[in-house]
Amino acid sequence: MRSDVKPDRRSRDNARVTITDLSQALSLTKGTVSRALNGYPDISETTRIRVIRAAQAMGYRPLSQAQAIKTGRSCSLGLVIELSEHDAHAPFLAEFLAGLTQAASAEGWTLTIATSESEGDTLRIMRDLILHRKADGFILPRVLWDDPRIAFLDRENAPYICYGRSKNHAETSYFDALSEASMAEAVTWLAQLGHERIAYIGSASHYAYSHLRRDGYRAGLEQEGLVFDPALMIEEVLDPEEAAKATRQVLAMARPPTAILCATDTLARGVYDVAHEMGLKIGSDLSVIGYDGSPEAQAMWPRLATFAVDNRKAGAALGAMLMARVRDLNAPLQQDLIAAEFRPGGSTGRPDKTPEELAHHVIRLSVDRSRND
Amino acid sequence: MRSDVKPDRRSRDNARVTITDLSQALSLTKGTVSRALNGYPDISETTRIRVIRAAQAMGYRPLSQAQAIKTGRSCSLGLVIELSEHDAHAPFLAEFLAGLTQAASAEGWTLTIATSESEGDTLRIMRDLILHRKADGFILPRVLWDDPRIAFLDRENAPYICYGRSKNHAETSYFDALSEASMAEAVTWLAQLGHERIAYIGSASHYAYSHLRRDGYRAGLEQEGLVFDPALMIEEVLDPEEAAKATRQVLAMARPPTAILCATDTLARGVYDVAHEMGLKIGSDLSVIGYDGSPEAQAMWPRLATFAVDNRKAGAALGAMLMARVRDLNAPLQQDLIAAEFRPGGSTGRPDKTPEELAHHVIRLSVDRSRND
DNA sequence: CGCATTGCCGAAACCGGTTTCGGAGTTTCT
DNA sequence: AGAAACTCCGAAACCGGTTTCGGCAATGCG
Repeated sequence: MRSDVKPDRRSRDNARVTITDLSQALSLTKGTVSRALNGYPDISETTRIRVIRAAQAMGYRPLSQAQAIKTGRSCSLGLVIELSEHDAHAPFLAEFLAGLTQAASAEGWTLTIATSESEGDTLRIMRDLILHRKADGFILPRVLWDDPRIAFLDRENAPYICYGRSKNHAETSYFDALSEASMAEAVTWLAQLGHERIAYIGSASHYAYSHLRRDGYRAGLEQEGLVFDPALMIEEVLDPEEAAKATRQVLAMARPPTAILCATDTLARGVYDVAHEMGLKIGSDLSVIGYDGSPEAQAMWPRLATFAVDNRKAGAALGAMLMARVRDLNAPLQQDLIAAEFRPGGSTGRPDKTPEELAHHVIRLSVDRSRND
Repeated sequence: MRSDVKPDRRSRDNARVTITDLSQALSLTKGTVSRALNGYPDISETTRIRVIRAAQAMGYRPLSQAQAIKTGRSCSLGLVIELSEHDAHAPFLAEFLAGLTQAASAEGWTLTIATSESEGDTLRIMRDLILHRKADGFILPRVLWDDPRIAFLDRENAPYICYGRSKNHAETSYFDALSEASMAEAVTWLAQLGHERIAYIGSASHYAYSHLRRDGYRAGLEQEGLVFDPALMIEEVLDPEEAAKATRQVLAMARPPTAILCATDTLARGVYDVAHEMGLKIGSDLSVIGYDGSPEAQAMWPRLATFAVDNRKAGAALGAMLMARVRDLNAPLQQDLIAAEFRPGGSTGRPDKTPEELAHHVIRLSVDRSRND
């Protein structure tokens, strides 16, 4: 009876093939096998091929943890999500993660995720992740115009890739959507429908994209030969409530805008709220365009016209860029841009009133409502 | 000139304190230090305290990668997201991750995330993550009624916690929202407003929660003394489009429902679409209630009444449960339930028509519209 | 008081890899 | 032909931990 050879152990331990298994099968030392696989020059080409063949045949893949303690690299990408603005992350997070993990796992890497409560927290966490080799580098989502993470990681000499273009984007590796072009495109779309007064509701200026989108709006106006009215541009708008306030403000003008362009879909919600509250019909009385292509846009009625960013592709690109950067921190910077796709919706249409008529309409509706109270 | 002692290295290497540093400072061997910290019984209490004190003072924290190669544990939680249904994940993902990572990092653990394209893919990936010690156990989101992941992980003898109650939930550790209670609560809410015919649009029955919510709907009817009409219950509805179809179907009845209860907010979108298309006013002609508390619900007009699940809390609980389970796979099962919070919205109100009147109204509206064409 | 326990720690092997060093065998050059 | 230079691989140290084993000193017991 020799059947009691720990059959329980076998099922799990036998599964992984280690470098020692491989070296024994090849009658080489594990040092040689390691060098062969890692491209050291002091291994003959014939041996190298023999080793690689056997490694594939036996299904050998080094344990990244074991590698990490000597090399310092754990083959994992870091992503720290700042919760204070999680709302801003929610819509695109799933697709984004999909892209990232797809790129990572294609090369046997993994994604390590952490969340933080504040800016300082984020830096602490990133340092900790690097120190404990839970991450070799970082993807920086929602890049700020003047982002402390960039300065920090530069100082720490850690690899990173920005999702977005910061103030100094020329000196960083980044991936970004051409949102300025989208904003200009939106203006063109509205102008061709016949809109002449187009308002812009922009988000907090510490976000890098705010600058770009605002500039895109202005570029679009110029391109279409429309005059820029500073009163129609409201920035530093953080959430739907503030967007609603901004909407009321521009609709109270003597010559209100017949269309409102929003830096994000979330802000557009505020515009819708005011329209519903006032009784304005979106798509005829007032046209609206957002940006992000979020699920929210799908839930609004009429459908919000918006620009859909392929966040999965963005994640995949960022992951690949970061891995390259981890492998060689001195490689030339990588910078890539992608265009967002316009997704029309019922929220835009020909203006059925001039600005002056719209102003009267707004007043009449407000009188009606106060009479009902 | 002794200044060339690699000052660059120091800045990074000095940062981590290893067990060797600690043992030298204490004049002990690293073996002793390790046993002291890991609670071996052959260490005197005085030494143990001395070691723990010094470890804290020097800020020592073991490198989990180094531990992993010997112990097989990497102190990381695994989460595999199935992309084929990423839509279902998107809304609550950010909050959920927040809770998970918060629980994890509180104990120095991390979260490893992967995505998969299919069911078989998921199993492969989980095996791989365990084999390569990227994850010590798994959180299973969106548990299915008969979930292959459970059978698989049982077979692999790997720790896991379910988010949701499967068919055999009595034999698993789980965390879940009491969505059946919420559905009953929704029926009560509607019944007290005066609704007597309440339809139910349910999701795919392979999801564990579908069964619970449907049962909750029926329990609610019974509790309120309302008759159950099978024609008012439509299940296996996957997306807003199908929900729209279901809505048209029930509204075409001779005695249509004056309220529709949806298993998810996303399905409620389909109801809204049909209402808008037909010209029905939500909140008076037709009341709607959803479930999930997603951002979509906030974007609808009037606001969708829904049940908000605290996904952050869920994530935190699941993380803690999984860590406990990894530490001791033989510990008793942990099972916990949480109540979702009802979030009223303008989508419900007293029915201003009887079912018969509503049927006539629907017909009249449809005639009007066809006349306009 | 002597002997068997017990408590407590050091020494060393080990985990699965990487990297340095040195030397045996071949080739090249004079 | 002999020295120098290469090629290529084995041996062994190393990374930062964990775990087994063995032994010394202090204790318990008769």
